[in-house]
Amino acid sequence: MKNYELLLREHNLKVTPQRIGILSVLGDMGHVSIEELFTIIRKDFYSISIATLYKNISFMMEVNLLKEVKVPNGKSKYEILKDEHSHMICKKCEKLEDVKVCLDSIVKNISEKSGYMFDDNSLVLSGICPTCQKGTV
Amino acid sequence: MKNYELLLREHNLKVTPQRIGILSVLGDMGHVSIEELFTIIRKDFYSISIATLYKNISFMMEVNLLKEVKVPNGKSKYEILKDEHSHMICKKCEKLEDVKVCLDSIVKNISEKSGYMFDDNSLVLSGICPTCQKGTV
DNA sequence: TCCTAAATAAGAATTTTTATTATTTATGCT
DNA sequence: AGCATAAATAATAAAAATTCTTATTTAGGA
Repeated sequence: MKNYELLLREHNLKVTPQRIGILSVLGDMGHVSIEELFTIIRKDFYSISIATLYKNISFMMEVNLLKEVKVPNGKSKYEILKDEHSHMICKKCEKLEDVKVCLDSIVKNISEKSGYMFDDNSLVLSGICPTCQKGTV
Repeated sequence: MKNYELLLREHNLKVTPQRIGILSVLGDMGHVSIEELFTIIRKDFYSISIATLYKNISFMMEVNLLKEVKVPNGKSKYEILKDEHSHMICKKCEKLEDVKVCLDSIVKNISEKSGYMFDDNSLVLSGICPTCQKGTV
C-alpha cells in the first residue's frame, strides 16, 4: 500500500478521497480500464460520477502520474507511471502484464536510421500466457 | 496502384466499389483513421454510409487483410497488412510512419523469461521527425 | 438472365467521452 | 479552529463514436 496522498501532492494535485480511491485501485490491480475502474470504485464510492473518473484520469496523465496502455483488440488501460517497461497481453485470459525490456539499442538504431528523436515508446507483445497454455480450453 | 480486387478475392470477400475505394485510400495514404477515411472516401462515394466503413474495416481485420495501429494519444489508424514492422509517430506533425525493425531476439528473450508464446507485437516509437526538428515551430 | 445471399444506405439506438452547472470540499490564511 | 476561495465533485446534458436494424440494392453463381 503506497502513500497516494504524497504522490498526489508531489504532482500538485489536490488530495481528495476519490483520487486516492482511483490510485488505490490502480495500485492494487496494476492496469485498469475506465469501465473496470468505475465498477470497482463504486464499492467504496457509491455515488461517484463517471465524469470524475474521466477527468481525473486525464488530469493525472497530464501531470505524468498515470500512463495509458493501448491494448491491441481491447480497451485502453491505465497504470501508475513507473520505470520504463513493456507489456505482454494474453489473448485467452486477456491478462496484461508488465515486463522489463531494454530497448535502448534498438531505439538508438532506429533513431540513427530515421533521423527521429524519440522520447517514448510502447511495446506490447501478444500471445498466450503460461497458465492458458496448460489448459486445453 | 495495386490490384485490390484480387486482394479481396484472396481473402474471400466480395468485391464492391466501396471496398475497393477503402483499400485505395489505405493504399495511397498508408495509415488512415475512420474519420479521415470517411472524409476522403466521400469524394468518390458521396453517399457512403459510415456504418459501411466500420463494418468493412472490421470484416477486413477479421480476415487479416487490415491491421489496426493504436496510436499513443491519438485515434486508431488502419493499414493494409504487410510484412511485420513497427511504427514511428511524430508528436508535432502527427505523421505515422512504418519502420522495419527486427525484434526477434528480444521477443525470444522475453518469451523464455516469461513462458509466454507470442505471435504478434506492436512497437510504436514516439518523438519528433527530422522535418519538425528543423522548423522552430 | 435470374436467384439468393450478402452488402449498402439511412437512420435509430447504444456506448463512450466531454461539457455544463450547482453544490460540496480541500487547502491556505488568519 | 474557523473562513474564504478556488477547485473538485455529482448529476445531467450534450457530443462523439460505434453498433444495430431494416428496406433496398448488388455481386456472383447457377
